[in-house]
Amino acid sequence: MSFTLIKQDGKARRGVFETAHGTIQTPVFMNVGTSAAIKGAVSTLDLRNIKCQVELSNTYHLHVRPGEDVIYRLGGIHKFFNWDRPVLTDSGGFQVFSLASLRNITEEGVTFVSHIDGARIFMSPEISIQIQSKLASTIAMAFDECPPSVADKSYIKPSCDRTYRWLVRCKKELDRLNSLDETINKKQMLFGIGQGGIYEDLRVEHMKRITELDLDGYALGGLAVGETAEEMYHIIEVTEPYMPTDKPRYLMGVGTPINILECVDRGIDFFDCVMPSRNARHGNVFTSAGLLNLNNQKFMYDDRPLDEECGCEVCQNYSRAYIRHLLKAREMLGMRLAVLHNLYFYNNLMEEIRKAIEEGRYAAFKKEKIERFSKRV
RNA sequence: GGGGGAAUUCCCGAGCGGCCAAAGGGGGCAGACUGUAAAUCUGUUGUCACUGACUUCGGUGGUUCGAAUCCACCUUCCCCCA
Repeated sequence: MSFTLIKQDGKARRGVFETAHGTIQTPVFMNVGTSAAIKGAVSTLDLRNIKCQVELSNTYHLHVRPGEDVIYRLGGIHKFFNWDRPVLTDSGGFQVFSLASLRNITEEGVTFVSHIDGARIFMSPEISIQIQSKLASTIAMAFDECPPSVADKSYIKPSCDRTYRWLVRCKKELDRLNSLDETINKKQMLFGIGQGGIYEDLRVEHMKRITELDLDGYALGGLAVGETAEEMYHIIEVTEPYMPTDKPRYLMGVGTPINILECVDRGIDFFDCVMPSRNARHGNVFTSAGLLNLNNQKFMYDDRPLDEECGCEVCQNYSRAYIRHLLKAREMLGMRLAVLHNLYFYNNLMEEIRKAIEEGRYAAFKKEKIERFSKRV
């Protein structure tokens, strides 16, 4: 298991990451299926068609239901949802942010009030890792706190320090579990998460500290949670020099196609985002000619595909007018078709990005794409 | 044939003398969405010369300083009795 950099173009990196569940070509976009399902009725049977390499699921949500013991007894998440390629599980750290009104943080861990039934749920670094070990994902994420980026430095600093201590605990616990016989996947990898809000010094310091731990990959967390895109880009530029070149770099939760183009150019290898699936469900489609809002009246009689340059199955077979109708009529097929297209768009974009880096023309590629993606159809 | 009830802005539906261009849904239109409490949320939805004016609550006429709201007649629809 290793990361190999096969080409660099500026800061943009073209890599290959070997995992227990196959090879990941980077830069890569991971397709978010929080509860072991991509919202919009997209199954793992669809994933190959949309060029998905890595599926991402969530520790907190799978812990709440069905519970990690169910998935463990059924042979782990790969068997459970029928996908033999890489799966990354997020640790529940993001829920410390997104469920902020329902949780309480201490040094030991975080107590959540379940958003399902109000039950108390305690999650610590050890517990998050134990759950992820039972889920047997390919890559486990460290349990961190994702603070709002607008938070004060006086809040971020101690939060970062605690997230570091949590990371040390995560690593220790995963090493222990990986050595046990009863684990389904003894080669589970761990990615650490750098925090620090929008403060350059905190970001650099935190990244320096976590890279001493020799983890399988390094993530940037706590971005795209309130700050501007420019601030985010700046933080990546400042932090990137301190990220190991021989390990994958994962920018968590980002982002728009333009964000991805910009961040690849700043040395990021892994991305994930709910945007393609969520926006698709809401009728917003990404195309090679820019953003398209299918709800708009102007598409009522439009018999063209969502994206005239797209090679996805949806675009080969269905019109804007039809999918618009399905969404307006609240037929779940509408969401499914729109989500399939958007995810294909993202995964295909990553493929094009890889090719552009390989051919040493990333700068021009990025410029042209951003120009097109900035438009509205 | 006799008795009773109802007609409201695109639809349903509240209002029952001034605070009503008219609640609330739905639908329409537009926007948002970044490690998914999101098939969600926000705005808007009579017209215009738009911090004001004008037209609107089945129709016509009336009462009143003032009517979607009260009265008379007409039209249409619904229910009950023959």
